[in-house]
Amino acid sequence: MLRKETRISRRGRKPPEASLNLRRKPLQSRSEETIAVILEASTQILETRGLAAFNTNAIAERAGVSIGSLYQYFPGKEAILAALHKHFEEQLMLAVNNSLTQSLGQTLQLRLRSLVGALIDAHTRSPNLHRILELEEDRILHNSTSSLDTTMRKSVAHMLLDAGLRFPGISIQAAAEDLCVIARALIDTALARSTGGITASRQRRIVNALERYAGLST
Amino acid sequence: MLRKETRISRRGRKPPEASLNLRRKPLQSRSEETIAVILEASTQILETRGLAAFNTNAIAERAGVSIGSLYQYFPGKEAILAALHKHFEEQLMLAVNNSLTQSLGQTLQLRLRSLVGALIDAHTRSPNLHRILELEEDRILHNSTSSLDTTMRKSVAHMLLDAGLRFPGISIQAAAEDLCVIARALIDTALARSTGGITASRQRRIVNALERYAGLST
Amino acid sequence: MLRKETRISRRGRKPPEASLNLRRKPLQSRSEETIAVILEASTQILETRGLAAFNTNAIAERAGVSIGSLYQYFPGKEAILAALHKHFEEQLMLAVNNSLTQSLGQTLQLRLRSLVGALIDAHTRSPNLHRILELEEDRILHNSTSSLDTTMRKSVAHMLLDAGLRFPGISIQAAAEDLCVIARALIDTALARSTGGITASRQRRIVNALERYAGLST
Amino acid sequence: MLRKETRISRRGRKPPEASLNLRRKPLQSRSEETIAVILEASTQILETRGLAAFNTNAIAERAGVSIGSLYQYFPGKEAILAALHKHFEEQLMLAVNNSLTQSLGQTLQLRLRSLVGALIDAHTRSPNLHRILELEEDRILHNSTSSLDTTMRKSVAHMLLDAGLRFPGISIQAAAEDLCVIARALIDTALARSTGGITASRQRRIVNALERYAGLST
DNA sequence: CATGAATGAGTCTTCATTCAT
DNA sequence: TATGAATGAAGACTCATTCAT
Repeated sequence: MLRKETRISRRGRKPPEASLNLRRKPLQSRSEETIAVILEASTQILETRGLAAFNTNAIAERAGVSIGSLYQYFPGKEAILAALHKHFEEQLMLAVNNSLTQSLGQTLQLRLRSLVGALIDAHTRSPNLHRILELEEDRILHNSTSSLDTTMRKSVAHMLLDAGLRFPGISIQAAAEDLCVIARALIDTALARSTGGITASRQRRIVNALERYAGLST
Repeated sequence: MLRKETRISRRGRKPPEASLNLRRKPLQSRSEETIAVILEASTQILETRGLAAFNTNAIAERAGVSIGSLYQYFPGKEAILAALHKHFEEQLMLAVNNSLTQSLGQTLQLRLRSLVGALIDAHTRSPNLHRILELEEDRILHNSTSSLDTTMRKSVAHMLLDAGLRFPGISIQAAAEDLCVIARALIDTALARSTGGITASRQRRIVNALERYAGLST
Repeated sequence: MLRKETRISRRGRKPPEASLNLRRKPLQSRSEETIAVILEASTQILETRGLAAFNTNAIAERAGVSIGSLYQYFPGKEAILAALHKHFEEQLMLAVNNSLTQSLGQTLQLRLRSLVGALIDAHTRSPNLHRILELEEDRILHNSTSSLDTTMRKSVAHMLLDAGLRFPGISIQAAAEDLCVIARALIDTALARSTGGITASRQRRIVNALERYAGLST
Repeated sequence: MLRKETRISRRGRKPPEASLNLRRKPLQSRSEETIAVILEASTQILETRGLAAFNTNAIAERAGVSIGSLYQYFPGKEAILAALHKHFEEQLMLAVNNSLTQSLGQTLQLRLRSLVGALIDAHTRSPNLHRILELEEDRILHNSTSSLDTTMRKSVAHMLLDAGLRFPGISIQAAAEDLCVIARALIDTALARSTGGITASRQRRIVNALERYAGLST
């Protein structure tokens, strides 16, 4: 019989491979579910307990999977963060595109209102997570650039052009960027102020601010 | 025989007893200097390597003091974070107050320009640190509230009142708050975009955004 | 709610029950091939990446079989090591026997030359593997004894006797053993020194050393 | 009071720094003792239980120090292996040099006898450790070259020259190298065969083999 | 039989904190 | 007071092995 100690093993640390991609692509539906619960658990932990509590053991426990399963699919917590980042960028882009597409042909006021509504919806479910992902963005995409910002800015610029707006001394691109930044900041602040969602009046206030920036307020 | 059981004594972690106040008042200038280098080292680490690298051993090493000395003056790393937070709030408040006081009687445009300049100055030195402190704010002041926001909003509201501005459907307080949030977000973005400071044109763009919000743009 | 306690079942490690024999006899050629690829993959890993990288998952992957299949044929990694050990002993014994049989009746010099050639051939393909197997030999055959050494020593002793050699103060058995040890060590060293095989001159040097030991050098 | 979870921490794996040098040089005598017990414990574990049982937890436990202390001084187990390697190379070189110096002027037979005695002494205390270190040598000195071999070969070549020996068709350097390899292998084998040291007759047998190689046997 | 998802004990390593000197 | 060696809980990650499909 073999004694435990005679086992030959080498359990060194992860060699600096450090890819953020999935380690194994799910071949069975079980795998996809596992990945999903891991991401969901990660979201919950980041949202409710912050970066400091975001560790692989806690994630696995909350997800109800073993720590080994987590590492089957993600090379480390950074990769989970990256996956969340990607996921929420996609969500956000989808929401923005939907809003802008559906409001085509309407007045700028209405379009802004719709856009703000879409953004609020997208951020309401996990505002803290979004703040964390934003802070860690540099670390997460340590070279590549966020496609969200670019895309969203372009769409908004298009909307401003459609409305025939001009910003003296500032390019449409810049104005669109500012508009996005302002919207994001006001929504963030509103979410931080009150638990349980943004009231209609607060939402109106945000839209109002954007209208002022766009020169639409009477 | 190797086992030296007597060398191992009970030195567990500090049971969760903690205050964020300094452990001893710096009565001698020696102490003050030690505190200063610790805070400076902390700032550098947070600014250049982020929260992840922010640990007491690293701080002590960078500061050139022993880890024992660090704990002489701070009960833990949270306390250092709190001290940094306090410090930068004070800096910011001072800057804002100075700006607003010195610009008393001038046009709102000029006052805004001055204010933005002051804020940029205050954030330029360590933008990352500020973002981190903001994210961790809830954790740092786990019950108390930030006095900065309140004070600053009041001052800005005062400025708006002085200028005779009215915001239909929104209180002056709310408008002041939005103005502050917008200024902060635009400055943050500008700092994130470019290493090495904000250009004059970018600064004009920020002021312009605030003027638009305030309804001052022609 | 995420916790899926039911997904976690009791799947601890195998309680230390183990045999090093194959689990099922390869009755079909399919099985034989699977075993062969597993052993080949193991050889490659040990040879190129060492004991540290020798783990069942890596072996299965490199072999292109599932981890489940691996355990179908081997009760554990120790068993693979044992199989490799057995395989290479057989190879070596075969080579030695062939050499000695074919050189029957020739001069001792020629026979030594032939023997060294055979040994070099046998070791050249995976020198590192052989070194590892030798180091782990005690662990692999934790009670039984290696038959190779015994057999080879006997054959060599026979060869020495045939040549009419005598070693003052040392038994023929002992001299044969020393000769084997010396050959093995010199070949090992030569292989370690140069990648890509042993040159003819180096081979001559090895034979020369054995001749000196045997008292054949002029 | 701070909740544990709010602690900010980043416990990533060791960045690929991977130096094998000591992390901190001992300033107090306590440190030196700690390093010594760690190395002693490591030696014992490798000697009695092999590479597989060589893990940092076991080392720390056997040494009677905390795992943290181990990592204060060594960046990982590789570094401990490297330290052991260095230590035993130094020991061996010292032994060889002493032997050769003290036997200056004596006959080659006597000098060989003395040298073999010194080598046996050096290897007797931890023969398994030495075999392991040799196997891992490539991994330990992943670029640099072992100074022992070079030095020892030079010294032995010198001894052969002093004795006026010539090896037809082989350089003195090569002969010295072979002599060293042979001595090492025979000693290793002798140690492996019997627990509890090498008998005088076995030692004579080893010396005899070297004499044969050197052409000294009548 | 083959597959590969899942498991979790075992290892490696860090870092907040204490305390002897 | 200052120092820095020591501690060990906590967290990251691997890999031998099992078993449902």
